Amino acid sequence: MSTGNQGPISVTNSSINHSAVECTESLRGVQDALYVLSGKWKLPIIITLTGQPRRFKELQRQIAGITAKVLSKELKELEMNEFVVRNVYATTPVTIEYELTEYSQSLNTVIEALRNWGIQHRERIIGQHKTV
Amino acid sequence: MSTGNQGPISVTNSSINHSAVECTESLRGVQDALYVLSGKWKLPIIITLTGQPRRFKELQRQIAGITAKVLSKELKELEMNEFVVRNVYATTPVTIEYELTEYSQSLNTVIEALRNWGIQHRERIIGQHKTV
DNA sequence: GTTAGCAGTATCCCAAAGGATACCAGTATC
DNA sequence: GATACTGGTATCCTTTGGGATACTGCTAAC
Repeated sequence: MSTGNQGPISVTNSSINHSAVECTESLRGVQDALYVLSGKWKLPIIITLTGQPRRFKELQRQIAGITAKVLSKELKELEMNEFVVRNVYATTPVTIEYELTEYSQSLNTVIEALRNWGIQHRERIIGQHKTV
Repeated sequence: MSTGNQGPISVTNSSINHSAVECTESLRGVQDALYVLSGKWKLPIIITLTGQPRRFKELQRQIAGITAKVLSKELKELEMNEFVVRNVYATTPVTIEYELTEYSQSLNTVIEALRNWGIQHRERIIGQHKTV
């Protein structure tokens, strides 16, 4: 698939999911979702694009530490997954703007879930270290 | 933190989150959550442990393709994050069982969210390829 | 005409993730 | 007494992700 996710990992567990097929589909679904958000810079790029479109160099300036090579690669992946569109305007010289798609909004619920769980988890783990 | 997640990436976007602090905390939360599920084998291990505890070699046999080294490392990370406990039984020779914790259940909602989104996404992307 | 900005690409390099293989001490079986 | 199983560890190797740096063709400003 165009997300670049690899072939299936086989784990057979018929006790929670009712069939091996369902189990495999679930696993693949979770792994696909994790895959599209993987990498150090996907989230920072999405956050930076939230609200307003940005040009390439603008993005690079906003996101401290990212190199042009990596930004370029990540933007292509985000485009492939239809989170971002690349708009070319025929100004001289051409202006290129990256913009979040409507579809990218569909990530919101999963990002919210990750966020809430992550914040809670950090507190839990750090809290325990303090008591030791 | 014990998840091994790295230092913060700075992205300042005051337009969606109301303060830079909130934005950073959200980003870190999401990245922490992604981090604890990262790696090729975490999910397969969790799935295999769902329902029944398993011994080390049992796990290795169930999860096709994982090596002892990687299984051992992943189990340690899962233990650190309190998803798994390692039980040692004083049989001769000792029996060691890995078991999901109650806390690991807290992942269920986020895994569900990832799963649903992931399955939907795969259909969307593959569907488009067919029409081309 | 030199400098600076744009939107990247190309090349080289390094560290981390993960695979392959060998090995260990202890016990139980044939 | 050789073989096999347990719960791993150690070593070596390849692949991947990502950083650093240089460069490109084009245009606008000084």
